[in-house]
Amino acid sequence: MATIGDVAREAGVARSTVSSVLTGRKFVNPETKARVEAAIAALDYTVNQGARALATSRSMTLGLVVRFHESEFSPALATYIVAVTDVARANGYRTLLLTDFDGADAVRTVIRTRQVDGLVLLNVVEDDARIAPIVDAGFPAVLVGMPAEPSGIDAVDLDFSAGARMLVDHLADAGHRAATFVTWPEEVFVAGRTYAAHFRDACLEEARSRGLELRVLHAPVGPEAVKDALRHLLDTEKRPTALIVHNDAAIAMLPLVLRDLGLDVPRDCSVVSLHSAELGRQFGIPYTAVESQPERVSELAVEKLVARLGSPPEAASTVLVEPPLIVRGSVAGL
Amino acid sequence: MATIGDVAREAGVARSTVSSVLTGRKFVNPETKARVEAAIAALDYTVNQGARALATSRSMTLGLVVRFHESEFSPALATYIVAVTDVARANGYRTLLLTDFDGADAVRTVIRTRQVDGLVLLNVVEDDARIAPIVDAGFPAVLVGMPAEPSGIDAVDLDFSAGARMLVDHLADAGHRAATFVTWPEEVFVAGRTYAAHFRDACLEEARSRGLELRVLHAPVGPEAVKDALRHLLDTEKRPTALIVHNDAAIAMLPLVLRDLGLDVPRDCSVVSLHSAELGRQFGIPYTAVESQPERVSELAVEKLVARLGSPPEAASTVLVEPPLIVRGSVAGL
DNA sequence: CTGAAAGCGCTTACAG
DNA sequence: CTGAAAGCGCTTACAG
Repeated sequence: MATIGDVAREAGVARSTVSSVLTGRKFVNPETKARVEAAIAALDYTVNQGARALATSRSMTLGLVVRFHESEFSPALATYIVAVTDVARANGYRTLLLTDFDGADAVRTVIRTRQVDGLVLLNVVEDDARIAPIVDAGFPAVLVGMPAEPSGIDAVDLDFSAGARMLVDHLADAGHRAATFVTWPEEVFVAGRTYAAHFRDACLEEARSRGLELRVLHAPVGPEAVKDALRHLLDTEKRPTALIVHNDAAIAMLPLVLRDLGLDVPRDCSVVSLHSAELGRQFGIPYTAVESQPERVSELAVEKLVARLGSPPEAASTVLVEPPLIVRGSVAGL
Repeated sequence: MATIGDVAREAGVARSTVSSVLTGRKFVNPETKARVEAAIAALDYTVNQGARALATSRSMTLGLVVRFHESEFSPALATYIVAVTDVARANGYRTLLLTDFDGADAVRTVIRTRQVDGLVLLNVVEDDARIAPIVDAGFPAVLVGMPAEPSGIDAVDLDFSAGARMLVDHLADAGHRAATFVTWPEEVFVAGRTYAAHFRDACLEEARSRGLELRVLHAPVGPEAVKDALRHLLDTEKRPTALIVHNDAAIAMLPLVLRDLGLDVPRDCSVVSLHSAELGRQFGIPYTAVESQPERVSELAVEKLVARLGSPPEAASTVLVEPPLIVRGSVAGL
């Protein structure tokens, strides 16, 4: 492995001169610069990032803190992980992966050992234990997802409230006066998943203001139970005329249950949903939907963090990404 | 941030003595050691990993190279990523995530900049472009998955051939003489996914030797198409008496198609499959199956790599993890 | 515009 | 058993 000293010798200049062309921070005589670059190419030299990090006290590395709970494992996780890493690299940062084996301690340790310049927290929940050590240390970080209350840390999330309003409005505009809202199991709310609560609250409020009578159904856990619940909901004379679905398992199962029952959308029942494009593709979900934006959310989060790393402290803010409504004709006019 | 010098001063010893207690490589007088440890605690000192890396020329970091193709995005990816990271940490290694934005170049760069001590390649395919730069550099690495031919690099994979044989034997032992083998779309084979080929080849061979007549069905791409293909396969008088399924989409859809058609397992048709436990749980798949072992495979891969990092060069080897057969009574005796 | 020197925070022979 | 010195590979004031 060639070092900066080897390059300097080869080019017949001082190491600091090589460093200057490497960092681009100083003007170097074009001729000298060319010699240095030739030497770099000849020796196949690449900078030792660790040494640079030590000298500059900037690691150019972001820590990605992943929460991983067996029970709520989402296929979307990989999408966020890859997106964050891609955007980080595009901004000149590497990504160190931190699985959240011991909650707050993992965060505290990585901050103290100065391995990363900033932290991206995935899958943030209402009362997230990882937040306190970050605030205590005043460490640069960004949350993907939202805690219950402003934490003093930048956050980026999908605008679940806006998504909920879009769906309610879409139904109301078509003349619907009632619908059933299929949401997550109770335990998801208890676990502090704010996306669930934000969507629900906005949904209920918009429904009230638009005069849409809403019935709430917390889907059970497990694919078979979800199917049975849907079947039970739909296989009756008092079948709802419209469904608002915010629950991945339920929306994945719904086409099959409807087919089972010989029901047609939108003739027998109108359906709207919020889910990821990925899920939609995987299951071929054919309904009008507000699509979550994992790549976009990841991108904004990393860019926000990177911007903060370079500039003077500034008040924290939250960015909400408005999701697009993809109309697929699954709502009947009444 | 306290440094080793601060600790030395606080404890009234030399920096090298502090280093000795830090690394544990040298015997230090218990009393001195206690003083040093008190100082460390008092100053809340933690070692600067980057500086240590520079001094030791060991980064204690593993690079995790993730391939990510939109078209074949698997939810299992996150499982491997998290498992690799967990096991790496248990072995004292951090994990740097490398999304494979530009194939071989990404690998080449990370090797040359010496940011990692070793590489874990996820999702290896038949003729993987990432392998050449590793072999060229003689860099420590381990493959998760198998290339077509021995590459001179350690590899760990599920034993798909053994899994195939188990399933065929399970049917044959129950007296079955014929079955339909539902496998991946042609393009998966074309894309060089060796798991598909290994399973298929072993399946065909074992079927031949056990006198099981096997019909091969390459499932189409896309959930609706898969459902239609299964329906077409099963909704006929010449319906197969048994199914061997190696295709995530197909096995996820199968219970619903069977229910649609009013068919009972195993009365009307026996079913066996190879899929991940994760998928099985998510979709409530109730059939006898050989379950892939992402955590186990990841664990062995990391341990193999770590072992290689510590010891003298040794010939590469491939470890195949034998998957367990979980009997769920979906095979009728004939 | 270029270079010599100091320093980033560690570890590791080597004396003592 | 402990410490002074050199070195890991860079960058950054500071002279010149």
